[in-house]
Order: sequence, then C-alpha cells, then structure tokens
Amino acid sequence: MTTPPPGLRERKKQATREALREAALRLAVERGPDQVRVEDIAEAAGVSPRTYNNYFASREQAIVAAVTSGREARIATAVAARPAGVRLADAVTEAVVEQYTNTGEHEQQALLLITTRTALRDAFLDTTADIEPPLTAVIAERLGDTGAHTARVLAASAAAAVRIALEGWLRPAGNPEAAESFGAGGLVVPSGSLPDRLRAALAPLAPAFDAAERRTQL
Amino acid sequence: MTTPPPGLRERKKQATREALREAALRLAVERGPDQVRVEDIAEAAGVSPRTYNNYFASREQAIVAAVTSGREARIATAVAARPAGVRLADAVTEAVVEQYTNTGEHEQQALLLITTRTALRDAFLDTTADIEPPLTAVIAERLGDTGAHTARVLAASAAAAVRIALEGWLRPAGNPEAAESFGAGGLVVPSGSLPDRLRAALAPLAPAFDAAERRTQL
DNA sequence: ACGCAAACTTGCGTGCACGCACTTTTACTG
DNA sequence: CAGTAAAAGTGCGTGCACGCAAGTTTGCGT
Repeated sequence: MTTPPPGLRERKKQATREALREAALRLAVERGPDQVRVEDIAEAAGVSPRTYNNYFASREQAIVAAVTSGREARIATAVAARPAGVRLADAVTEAVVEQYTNTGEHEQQALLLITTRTALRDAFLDTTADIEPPLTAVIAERLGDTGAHTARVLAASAAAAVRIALEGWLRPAGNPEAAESFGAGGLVVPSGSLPDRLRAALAPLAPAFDAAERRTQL
Repeated sequence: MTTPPPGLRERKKQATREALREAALRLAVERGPDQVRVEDIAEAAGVSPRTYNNYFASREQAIVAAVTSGREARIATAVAARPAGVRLADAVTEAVVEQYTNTGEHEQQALLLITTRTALRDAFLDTTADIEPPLTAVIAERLGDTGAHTARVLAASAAAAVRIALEGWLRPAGNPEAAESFGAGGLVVPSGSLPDRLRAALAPLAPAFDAAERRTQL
C-alpha cells in the first residue's frame, strides 16, 4: 500500500507520543493518578505542556493510551486475517475477544489503576470509539461497495456493544447502581469474565451481520 | 407510575434549566455562538456561573439542549405507544423518525446555528447517547426479563445508527472529507433527507431486532 | 408552627484545553 | 548546497469545568 519509508518526521512524532504515554502511566502508578498534572507528564517526556495537548486532548488520554495504543489497528488486522469462509459476525467477535484478552503485565497493572478513577474509566471506555473507523473499513471490504453504508452502522454497533461489555466488566463491585434503571424485576445476571461479556454483548448483533453478509452473496 | 406531585423543589429546578437553555440559545443567535460566555448565560438566567455547571457540563450543552430537550423521553413514549403487533424494529424506527422530524421554527433556526460550529455539532451528536437508557427500558419491556441484556445492546446500536445518520445529514457540503476513508472506490451515495437517512441507518439493524423479538415469542 | 436534615446555590481556587502568533526543525527542489 | 515551504514545538492568554466548603432554601415530621 502506502509505506514509502516512514521518514524522520513521523518517527520522531511517534517517539514523542510514546514518551508521553509511558511517562503518564509511570507517574500515575508512582504517585497516584490525581497527583499527576499535565505539566509533570510533559516535563518527564521532555516537551512543553502545550505540546502535550497537541498529542492528547485530555489529561487522561495519555494514561489510557498506554494500555490501548494500537488496539484498533490490531482488531482490524485480525478481522481481515480470518479466512473469507467464516461468518463475518464470528470474525469480528473473535478478533475483538482476542485483542482485549491481550493481558500483558503492563496492561493489567494499568487497568487496575483505571478502575480506581471514574475519569480514567470514562476515557478508557471512550477509546472503544476508535475501533469504529478501521472496523468500518474491513467490514466494508467484505460487504463490497454496495454495503459501505451498512458497514458503518455495523461497525458502530459493534463498538457500542464492546463498550457495554467493558462498562459492565470494570464496574466496581461496591456500588449499588445496578438496581437503578429497572422498577421491579431486579433479576440481572451480574457475572462473567471479559471474553464472556464481549461475546454476550456482540451476540445480539450477529443476525444483522449475517443478513448483511447474505445480501452480498446473492 | 411515579408522579406523586412534582413539588416546588423540582419545579424550580426545571424552571432554572429552561431559563438557562433559552438564554443560551437567544444569546447565541443574537451575537453569534462564539461571543457568548458561560458567564453571560448564567447572568441572563439569573444564576451564578457555578450553578450553570451544575446543570450543564459544557458551554455547548445548554444551547444544544434548547433543541433536543425531552427528545429521549418522547422517543421512548412513542415506541411504547405502538401496538404490540408491529415489529419492534419498525416501532423504533418510526418513533425515531417521528421525533427527529419535529421541525418547529425554533429548532430549525437553532439547527442552522449548530451546523456552523463544530463544537456545537459535536455536542448535538452527543445527545444521541441520551436516548439509550429510555430506549433500553422500552425494548426490555417488549423482550421480557430474559432479554434485558440484549435490549441494552440493541438500544446502543440504534443510538449509534441515529448518530451516524445525523452526522451525515448535517455535514456541511463544502468540505472534501468524503473521500477520506476509502482508498479507491469513491462511489458513495451522498444523498438524502433526514428521514431517509434515519431509516437507512436503522435498516441494517432490523434483523437483530427481529431475532431478539422472535426469541421471546418461542 | 417549629426546627432539623437534605437538597440546591454560590464563591473561590486550581488545573486544564486550546486559539493564536511566533520560533525551530524537517523535507524537498533547483 | 542553498533556499524555501511545510510542519512540529512553544509561550501566552483566556475561558472553562469542577472540587470544596461555606451559605441558603425546601420539605417533612412532630
């Protein structure tokens, strides 16, 4: 495709980005997330605070990015890698599960941190939106040009489902927020590991994926 | 259900909320959206700036709320109002179309304003998330307790679809952003009125709604 | 009618996001 | 090997979001 050579400019940019991510995470772990100002992160990475905001739009994004960096691209690649024979719904589901189960030591620690602050939790959940564009691209590829529109909707729905799964997963056990939205029947199933939750959240969308896929094969 | 009498406290709160909304919209129309500070809105509504932020989390929300206020509730009610015989997918789609076609004079003017600033546009698009909880509730009601989980995913997906429809709809014609995400085949259909776009965006989800609905009828 | 507890408002202080104008660095061309 | 244009970094200034710790109002029980 389009990878001439990456050029010094781009490499420096990525280096700065990574420096900011790592500095943010390290400082947050060391002192606790509330004792880290943007100024500190910028200084630790050797750039000005203003430059920090050229890379990340909020204080939380850098910390969260240390966990989620590149996940969107990996999910898209994983979907594209599945043989064309398998159901699109399965390809997407498994790609998602696979990438979110990527539990490196670094990430486990960071996730623990993230659960402790709602601002971080929210920033983390917002990253699910990042998977939408690449997902749209790979889905569109399978559906053909007529399904470009559909691809967009399916990708957004999948992203929404993932968000829901994550939301439930990293909900701290302690809060009595579960019985909030329903008047009477409080028989909800609170359980499940992350892969289970992801699969369960994506399952209801499978018929939509199937229908879209079927439409292209006619 | 639960409407004892609303009480003075609550009525005052709503009054303040509405005062802020109206003040925000009026000032934005009068002077242009960039010439309105939170301080101005608060003053015009007779509260402190700090109180403004107890009601709205951003400067844009008040302006946008002047257009979207109560839409979530109306959509939910509209869905619940459809006879139990019609397809759930249709009920949701028509309820959404109905409520977004609510084109009062006030709103038309405000929408025009909103398109002129991306910050406003984004805030407006973010309000689609508000329909998710009420939609979850009415869908869950139709699906029964076993489908609570599914209801959540379907509601979120519908909200995402609506967002996509709106995004495309109020995209200013002038920007060459359309050919961005696709490498080669730039044959996209740019067209459509808002109801068309909404229906088109929700259509791919219909199979998922059908499947969920079918599952409860077994 | 009284008084208390909970809810709402407000002022203050802090850190943050970002537009703008300017300097420094990188890339490309003759 | 310039010279130049584009891009990234930076300092400054402004308005904003929000925690906190008062003050003020509303609701309710007795």
